[in-house]
Amino acid sequence: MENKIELEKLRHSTSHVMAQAVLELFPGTKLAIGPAIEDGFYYDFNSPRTFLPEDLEKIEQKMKEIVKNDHKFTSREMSKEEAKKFFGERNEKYKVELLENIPDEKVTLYQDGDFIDLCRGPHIESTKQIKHFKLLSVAGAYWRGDEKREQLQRIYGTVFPTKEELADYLNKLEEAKKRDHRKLGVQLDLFSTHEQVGAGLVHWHPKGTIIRNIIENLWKEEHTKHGYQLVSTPHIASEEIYKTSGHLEKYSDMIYSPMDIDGRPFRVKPMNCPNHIMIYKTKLHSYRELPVRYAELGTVYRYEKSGVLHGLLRVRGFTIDDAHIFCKLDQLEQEMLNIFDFTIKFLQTFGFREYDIYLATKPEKFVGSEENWAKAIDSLKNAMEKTKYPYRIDEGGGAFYGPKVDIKIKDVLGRAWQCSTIQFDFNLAERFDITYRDESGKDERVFMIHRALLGSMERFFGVLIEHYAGAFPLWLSPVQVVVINISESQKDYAENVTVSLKNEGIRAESDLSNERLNYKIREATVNKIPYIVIVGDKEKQSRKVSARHSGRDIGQFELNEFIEKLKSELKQKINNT
RNA sequence: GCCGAAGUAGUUCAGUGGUAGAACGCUUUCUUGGUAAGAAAGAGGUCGUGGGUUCAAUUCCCACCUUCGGCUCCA
Repeated sequence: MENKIELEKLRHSTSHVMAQAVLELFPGTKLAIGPAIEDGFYYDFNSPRTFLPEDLEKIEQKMKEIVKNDHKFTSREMSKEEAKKFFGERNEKYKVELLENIPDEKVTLYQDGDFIDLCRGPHIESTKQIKHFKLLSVAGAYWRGDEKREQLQRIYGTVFPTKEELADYLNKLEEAKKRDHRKLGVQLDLFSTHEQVGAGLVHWHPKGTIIRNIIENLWKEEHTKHGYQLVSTPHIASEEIYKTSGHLEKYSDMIYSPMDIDGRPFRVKPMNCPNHIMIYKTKLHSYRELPVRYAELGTVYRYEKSGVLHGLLRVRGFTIDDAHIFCKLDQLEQEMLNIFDFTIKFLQTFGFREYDIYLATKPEKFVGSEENWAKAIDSLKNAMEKTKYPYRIDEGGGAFYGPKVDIKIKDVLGRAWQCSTIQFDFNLAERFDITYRDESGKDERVFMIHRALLGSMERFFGVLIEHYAGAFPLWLSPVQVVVINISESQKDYAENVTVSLKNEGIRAESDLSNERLNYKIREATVNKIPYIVIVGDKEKQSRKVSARHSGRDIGQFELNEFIEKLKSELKQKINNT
């Protein structure tokens, strides 16, 4: 813990030194704020200079000088009014605005060398302690995080107590870059987007589609086992339905413009819930039937601002692994528990074993009764307590229509990704007047849950690519085995082996190209194919195969023996589900 | 949407006010090679799109599209 505080002091002090360097290099620059953040620090500036990537090096050089000069960090207290005058004279309008929002009468200023900044501190003793730092990027950022206010220039950087830690961190960034799903998507021929089609609209290539289909098939199977009924609904709907749901009013920015069909406005669907509700409402439901669970891999289209689009993680057309559960209030807790277990089990299939779980409670603006909110939150909490998984409360972070539990999955690099979400909904049940008939023959309001295990196929695929760095486990690999002949005389045998593997349901390909063995092994390796089968004259004569796995020669096998090996590995994976 | 950067061959990139180049990939030929790149030849580009300046624009200017780093947003 002590270390953490020290680290934060170091980061924060480095941000001061950076600001100091920027002021020296680019006079006229105004200071905004410069906090320590996870993994480093930033400082926001309003500068006549538009910072270029090349400037970062200059700033780093200047920082090194300041560090060398061994300036002590000293603090002094002054009254708020004094401080306002001080910064006012220096034309530091952001500092003055900050001061106006500080309730205390006294404030502290920190100084190192000629540089003085409004700052709560604490700081390290001297700039000399800043040894291992690096400036990373320039970006725009709104003053006070408000998009209506002016945009500042933000410089991000990082700093560590030791050279090794800095090197480790920079390596981690490099590693993350190598795993970038956008890069691997091209390299491994998994997906693409096209300027001619439009931003955020994903094309899944054959190899990506193989993976998607494996996930979808498993998803459907598991949902059937877990008491869900699969449904399928249209991609466009009369605007009417989104008026009823309230989405048109609340989220009009997100929903694409109407198209005219027979003089009626239609919309491309932005969510699946209204359609599932339509199916629910086609008949009367007895309390005995509940919970009713409809699941659909439902493709939706939403207008996302151009600047937020990001590979597969933020797109405009995507398939939600959606389900809606219609139940009674007293079933909420059990349903929640079921969904949570199901989600975790499903995520574990893909090797995600660490989670950040958030339970989001009632926001300021909400629909539904206080009473129902309280009961629903109780059910969520009770269920979460029973799961024994640690979770955090996100106070006021719920949707306006209900509380929710979000599960962020952590990949091998420890990065968290929002995928799964379980949301209660007090809004739609009311608006669509969905009911069930209770024991006494009375119609009662249904409680509705939205949930997605993976979030969307697109986002989950993106996370999955980065998680595995494109080296998918055997059961997900688009190509599981590549069969390589050493020279032309084993072409026939290699083809036979490939066909035998294919007949056993193994995704095998042969590489019979006129290249050397080394070349073909390299090719298969960079394409991250799990098993490489090599057949030369020796294998052809003995009717065996040689195999490679994870970059190593794993010896010779009878063909049947090799097939059994693959099958048992696949079986094991699926049993882990 | 906002601030900034960028868009040249299938991919990764170099380059230029006088209509372009490398590497890998692809095709063909030679090579028949035993565990991460054998050799040669060839094909391949409306230099993101539209407009402007100019004798001449891929290069300069403007707009738009797309991508990237962030911000804001994310039912």
